[in-house]
Amino acid sequence: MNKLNPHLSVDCVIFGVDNQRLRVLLVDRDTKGQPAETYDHNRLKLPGGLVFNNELLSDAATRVLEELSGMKKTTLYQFDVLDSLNRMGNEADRVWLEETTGLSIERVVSIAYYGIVESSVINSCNQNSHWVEMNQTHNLPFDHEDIIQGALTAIRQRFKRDGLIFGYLPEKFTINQLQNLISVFYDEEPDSRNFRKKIKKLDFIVALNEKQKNVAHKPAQLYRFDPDKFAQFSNNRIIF
Amino acid sequence: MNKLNPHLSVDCVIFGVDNQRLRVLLVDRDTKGQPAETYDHNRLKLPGGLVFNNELLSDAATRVLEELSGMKKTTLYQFDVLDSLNRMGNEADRVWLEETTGLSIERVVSIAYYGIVESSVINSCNQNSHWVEMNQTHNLPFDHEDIIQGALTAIRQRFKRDGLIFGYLPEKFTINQLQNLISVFYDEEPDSRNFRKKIKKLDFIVALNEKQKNVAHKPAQLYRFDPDKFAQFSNNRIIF
DNA sequence: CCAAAAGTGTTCGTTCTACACCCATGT
DNA sequence: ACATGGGTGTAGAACGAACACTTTTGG
Repeated sequence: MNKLNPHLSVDCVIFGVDNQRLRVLLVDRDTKGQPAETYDHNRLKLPGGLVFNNELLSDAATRVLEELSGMKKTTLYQFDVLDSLNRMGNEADRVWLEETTGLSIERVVSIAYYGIVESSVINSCNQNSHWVEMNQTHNLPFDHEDIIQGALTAIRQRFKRDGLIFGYLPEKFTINQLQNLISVFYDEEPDSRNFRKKIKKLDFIVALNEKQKNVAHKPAQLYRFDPDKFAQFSNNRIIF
Repeated sequence: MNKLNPHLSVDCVIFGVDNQRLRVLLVDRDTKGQPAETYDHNRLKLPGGLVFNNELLSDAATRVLEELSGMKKTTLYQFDVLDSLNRMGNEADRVWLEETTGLSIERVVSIAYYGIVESSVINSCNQNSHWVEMNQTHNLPFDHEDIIQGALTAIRQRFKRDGLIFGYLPEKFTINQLQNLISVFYDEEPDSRNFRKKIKKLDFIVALNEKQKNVAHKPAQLYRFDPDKFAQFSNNRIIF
């Protein structure tokens, strides 16, 4: 029972923002100790792998992500099922999978997850992890480039609506941090006066008795996200 | 290669509206010729089954749906992945699956699809098909009751937004038919004056040079849905 | 002439958009 | 004193909600 199922895999698309750019986590295909400098993109892939027969898919995604990147406890959201018959269209990809798993691979259906991480996490991953700027993810194996595009589409539909956006921000954030994050994911640049008015009406964004410190400009008010109040909020509205 | 995969299945939740009630298609578990009068709900299940190794999941869903209900060419939308470890928690369900497939069943991950059909389709299904009113679907095998609830949630999120609602209406429809359909799926009763005003502003709902005939009241203007204009419509807005 | 559904307008409050300047801090 | 980002108000347009009666047809 506790065997890898050669028909089921998971893939994870992890987004992070660094230097105002949207980035995606890729991992090295071979984890056998080349120095990081020799990595090239042909060796990079999405973190993913086969599922154990007695394992939930979401658990498999979390496990595989940690095994490959060192990232722990990441919240993941299922967004797609990849079942094309020529996912293994590139023979080299199939052979690689057979060699690394020791299994005979015919068809693999993959369940795709996305997640978002805070910028602090980006720097605490292991050396196999590479944060590649969105649209710079070329030459990936299998259908990984399609999966990334699908994840971005899915996230654009759910990021605001599901409150997922607050998972990326630090506990205490400024209104501008929130607004910048939206800009990165949606290529929008909302008017800051109108944006602030909207935010003030949302009772799940709570002002703290605290301001920024040591900044070379007027220090900004800090806020926190209240998930309970958010849950009560009349749902399925597009918020920002 | 062309074998049933004992780990992968599809399930279909097909909605139809009949007599102003929202109904779900269930099929008889054993298709071996009992007269319809002796059917009871313990024998009913969602149309679904295992997937061939060389078959796309959506093709499998369409095939299985036709095999079990006689319904053809139904457009289906993937909305969930069922991977709980105790989906076969009821031993009788597992045994039934093993007997009908002749395969040894350990774990089955099921991909769930929904679809909506016009009322005309409801009456053209074969005798295994039963249109059961929503919330009257008791004692279903596996996790089929959960799947139905999930489908309703998914459809409420996508029905309006994705224009899917027009797939249910006849080619030429009246504004009241549209409004009734919304009522059935959402338990809403929008004000007809306001509703009409909204509709008139939507250029993807096109008035025809045609009215109802042979109705015992003022005949209503007929409209059609223009998918191309809908696609251009500024997206991800909640419309009605 | 009756039953049944179709169709129509106005008012009021809310929300959205566009737009420009002063404020608090560190260097 | 200056550079940097933080923070504010108002007017006009668009939108949403509430509300009741007349019209056209078939029977």
